[in-house]
Amino acid sequence: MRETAAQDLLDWYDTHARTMPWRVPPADRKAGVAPDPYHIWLSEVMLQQTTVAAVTEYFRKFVARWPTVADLAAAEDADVMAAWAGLGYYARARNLLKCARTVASEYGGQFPRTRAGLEKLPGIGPYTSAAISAIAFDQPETVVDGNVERVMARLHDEHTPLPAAKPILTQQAEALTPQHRPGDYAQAVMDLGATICTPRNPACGLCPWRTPCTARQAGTAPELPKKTPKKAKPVRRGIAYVGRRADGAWLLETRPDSGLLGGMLGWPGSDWSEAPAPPPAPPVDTDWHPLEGEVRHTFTHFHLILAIQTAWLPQDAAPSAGGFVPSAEFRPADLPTVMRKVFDLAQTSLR
DNA sequence: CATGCGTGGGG
DNA sequence: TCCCCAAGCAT
Repeated sequence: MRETAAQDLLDWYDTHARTMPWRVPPADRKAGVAPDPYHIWLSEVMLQQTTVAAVTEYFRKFVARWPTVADLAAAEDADVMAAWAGLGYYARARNLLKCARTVASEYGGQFPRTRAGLEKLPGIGPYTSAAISAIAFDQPETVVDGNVERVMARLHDEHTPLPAAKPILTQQAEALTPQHRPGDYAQAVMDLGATICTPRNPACGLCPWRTPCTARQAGTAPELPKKTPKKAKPVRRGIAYVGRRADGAWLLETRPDSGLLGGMLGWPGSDWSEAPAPPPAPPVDTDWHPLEGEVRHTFTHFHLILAIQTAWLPQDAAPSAGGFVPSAEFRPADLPTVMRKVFDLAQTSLR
């Protein structure tokens, strides 16, 4: 690898950097403008396994409502979970609050600048610690995300499948990281992977690294990185009960903090299982009506088919699960997507 | 080290 | 319709 590879990429970044609400453009950065570490942390957590397009509006909403890490630390749990609803991987939201409260109470509202310091905080792992340290504080740390893995695999024509190849690709990425402008370099590699060195149909002709790229020379770029095959998703089934009290209040429950959709609002119902199971007792003993359709939703590791039962509940109902949310306080947007799908299907029969 | 953990968009 | 994928982390 030529010693100028990093500089070639930085030159490309100077003219091709994507614009994002949390990002300081390279020209401003050169002029001495530093990013807000709170913004970088928040965006990096939101971006874990999540697209820039999906994150952008959530980021704006969070920063408008909680402008500093101290503001976020002071927020109610339920408000943060509701604001995160729809973004997925809800453990991130719970860890986000834990982290904000730790930074506010134990670090005087200042994020640690080092990888090691950052990695002690909840929800911050090897990637995110490197990203915050590099981008927010311009430390020469190496970020290794899915983009970097793909770019390195192609640059070095590495055919070892992921995740076994991860240590090799990490070493290759470290060897390329410059001491000069490490924060912009980190963002540049990821922009390259997102816009040029894409998973399918990479635009090799436009790539600032087209000359040194060995996979391009070998014609193997589009098939890299190799990955070990994934398991098929099983189908699970369950029942959800959508109940509405005579005064219009909805019967909802806050799910346990750990596990699937942990800490989020949802409709009471059965467990979701592959094997047929006897329907559980409904949360209120009354006359429930099955809906015609079903809700289909796919999670990371299974497909779900949900049958829906609805009922109007007496004003004095004492549910065995969940509690009543007044109609005026209920916002479907506060539900995780699968639960919002249930609501969309059920609401027409409860008006 | 393998698994659990969401969602929406694109091919 | 389906599969793949996206700035991973915790256990």
